[in-house]
Amino acid sequence: MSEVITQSIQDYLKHIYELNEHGGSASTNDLAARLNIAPASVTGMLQKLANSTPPLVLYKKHQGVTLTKNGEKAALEVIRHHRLLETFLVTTLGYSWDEVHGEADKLEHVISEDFEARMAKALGNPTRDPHGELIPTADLTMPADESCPLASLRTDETATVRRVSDDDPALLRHLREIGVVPEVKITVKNYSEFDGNLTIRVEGHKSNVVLGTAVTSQVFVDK
Amino acid sequence: MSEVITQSIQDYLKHIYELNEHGGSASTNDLAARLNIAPASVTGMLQKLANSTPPLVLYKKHQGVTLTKNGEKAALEVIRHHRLLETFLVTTLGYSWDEVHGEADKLEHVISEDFEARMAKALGNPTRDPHGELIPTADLTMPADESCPLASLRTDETATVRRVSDDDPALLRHLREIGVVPEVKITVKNYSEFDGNLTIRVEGHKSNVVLGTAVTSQVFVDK
DNA sequence: AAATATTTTTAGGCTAGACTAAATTATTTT
DNA sequence: AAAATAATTTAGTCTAGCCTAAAAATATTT
Repeated sequence: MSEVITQSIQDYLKHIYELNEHGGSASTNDLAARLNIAPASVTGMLQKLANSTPPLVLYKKHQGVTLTKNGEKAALEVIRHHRLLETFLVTTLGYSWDEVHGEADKLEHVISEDFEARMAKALGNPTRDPHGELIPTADLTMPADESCPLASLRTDETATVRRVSDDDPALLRHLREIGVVPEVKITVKNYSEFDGNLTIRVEGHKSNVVLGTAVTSQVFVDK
Repeated sequence: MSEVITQSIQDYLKHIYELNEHGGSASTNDLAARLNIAPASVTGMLQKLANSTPPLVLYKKHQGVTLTKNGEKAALEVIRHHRLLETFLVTTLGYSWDEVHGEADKLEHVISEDFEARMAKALGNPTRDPHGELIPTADLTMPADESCPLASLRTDETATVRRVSDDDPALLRHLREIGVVPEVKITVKNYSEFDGNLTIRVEGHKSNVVLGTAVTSQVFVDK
């Protein structure tokens, strides 16, 4: 009864999951943009996913899409693969954190459950990937994430960097250079009302850096 | 001008290469059997590959198929991926030699050239995979193979095991158990005219083993 | 050499997953 | 609230890669 979850379906589910994390339901257009697929094609796939047995998404015309429990499990499986792979590539093959994303995007659909288990074991069952993003557990639940955007901090607040968005390799290289990486402590020295810029002191670095919201909205911290 | 080499085309080329190694040109039927695809579908694909620019195969109706230089390069690329992956899985993730084949079959189509290069480096540029099969070089040439089937040896001949066929996991487990693995020395104690059985002494093992041609034709040695 | 069997090819079809163009629905502005 | 704009869906196509059934070519047996 249960239909095959193809690579392309896995991609849809993964991106729906990520869009659902932020706002409520994912819009056809946002999904299309992320997947690099025409909106009309996305509509077609969403109809298919909603009508499959069991349904993988909840979809009402013109009202966006969310995952069902089944869809969420499938999404978390892919995300677990992805984040374990990123960790594995960094520790085993010497990739740097800005190079792993594309490779993991391809491998995540292909590795077996055995491969997944062996990686997890070899890495000591890590809970976060190299960007600090939480890795879903083996039983496919996503640990709670307490962190908030660096952009939400104000003058004199201190926090620990937890994770950074891995979308943009150039941003990742920049963050590495200025030392803004997971588990590092930072202090906000100044907040600018006008442009939202934050002046930051990074633990172990002598000079402060000024970061715009394009950066501070992509870095997440625990106070 | 040059068309995309899909996963499925890679599989065709890889199997054509392997069939070409033995007899001359590969037959539609043999290819179909290896690929688990209907013969009619194979014909269609061969026509496509022969008419692509550049052509990847030489194909004349009813006369089987061989690879062009371009086709051979593409095949060797896939085979290099496969064999490096098998080696990598064994040394890095503790797979045993009978478990790696399926996983490598999926990954071989997906890894980047960067991934290939990193594996090769991490493994010290190996020349053979865990089954002793030769790994094509980085510039895509296949090293010469001097080995001959164990089945061709006769009483009192001594040889070194070079490689074993990796098609059958059960056979691999059996060979490992009796110690018939690459680089081990063996001596033929007896040859039976009637059934082709060979009685073998394996270096470091006290008792002899008797092997039928189903086994000895899959093991390759250097005299 | 004819008859039979095997292999291969042709012809026509199907599905997944994409596309474009046009139609519809929702949202925003005036 | 009408008009304009934006987002979404429908309708109709396309391609890759497979399938089956039937026809044709080749190989083998008698």
